[in-house]
Order: sequence, then C-alpha cells, then structure tokens
Amino acid sequence: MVRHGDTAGVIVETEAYHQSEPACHAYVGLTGRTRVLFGPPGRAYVYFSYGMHALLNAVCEPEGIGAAVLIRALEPLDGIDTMRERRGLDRLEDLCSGPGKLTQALGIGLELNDTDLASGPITIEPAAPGWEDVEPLAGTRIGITKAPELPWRFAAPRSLSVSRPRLR
DNA sequence: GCCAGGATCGTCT
DNA sequence: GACGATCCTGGCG
Repeated sequence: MVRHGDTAGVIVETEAYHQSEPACHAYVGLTGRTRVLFGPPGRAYVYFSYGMHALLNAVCEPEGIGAAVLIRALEPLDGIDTMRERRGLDRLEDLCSGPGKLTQALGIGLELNDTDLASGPITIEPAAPGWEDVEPLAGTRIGITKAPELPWRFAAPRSLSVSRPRLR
C-alpha cells in the first residue's frame, strides 16, 4: 500500500518501465528529468504529465539503470473523506482509479520527486490485511504509443478501483 | 457504452 | 515548437 499523511490506499494497478524500451523516459538516457530514474532504488519519481497531473513512480533497479514502476491505481483505505474533498467526488471507485487521480487524492505533488519511499513523506508499505496472496493479472500498458505490445501492466483481479479497461 | 476534444506546461529537439 | 506514462465533459445511441 501507499501512504501519504493521513491518506493511504492499497496498490491495485501498476506498470513497469525500463530504459531498454522506448516508452520509458529513461530510454533517452541521462537528462535533467531522468536523473532520478537512474538514481538509487526506493525513491519516488514524480513527474508532470499533460501539463496538469503529477504521476507517481517507484524507482527500481540499482543506481545507474533507469527503471521504475508507475503506480496506476489504489483502492482507498485511510483518509477517504480527505480524498473526497481533494477530488471533489463522492464515488469510492473514482477516487484513485488512475495515476493522476491517486496523486490528487493523496496530495502528492512534484515537490516530492526524489524523496525516499522507505522514510517518507510518501511511504510504500507491505500488503494490507487480506491482500497478501492476491495474484495480479498482466496486460499491455495504457496511454503509450511506443512499445505498446509489452505485457507490463499488472492489476488486482476484481478490484473496482482499477483504471479502464479492466484486465481479466 | 464509445468517441472526440480541450485544458495546460515541462522537457527536449 | 512538438509532444505526451491524463482526466473530464459532452454528444450520440
């Protein structure tokens, strides 16, 4: 699960990105923007998408290799009233069912880029009770034009908080 | 249910 | 100067 302040949710959807394929920002090599991707693992890579959304990634692989996991959806767990206020929405399954939605619901902005996901302010924690043995489904990634064939999207089956289209 | 269009701006060419 | 790892709304059926 992911926690920031009083808000937290269970990770139900992710996508993997790696410097070896062109959909990954790190594909172009080390630049000002991709510096964090090539840094040590366990840090947050938060970047600005489409001029209006912050997207949260967990940096993976040893320092020197550019790779990360995009957090695409959460099932809301704590601070749901706060999430509703930030999102201006009521329906539980709409609060965090997309990478831009969940950063808004959790109050995660660009200022948290390159922060440590073990010590916070954003923390990634072990699976919540009842989620330990969930086996994710795999499918192709969403919203990209390069390397669309790679089955690097993963989602929890049956969760209503997964972004569309649902995997099955 | 599906599709098209607009908002909006950092990053790299 | 072009291009997105997006979201929301409105039209149509």
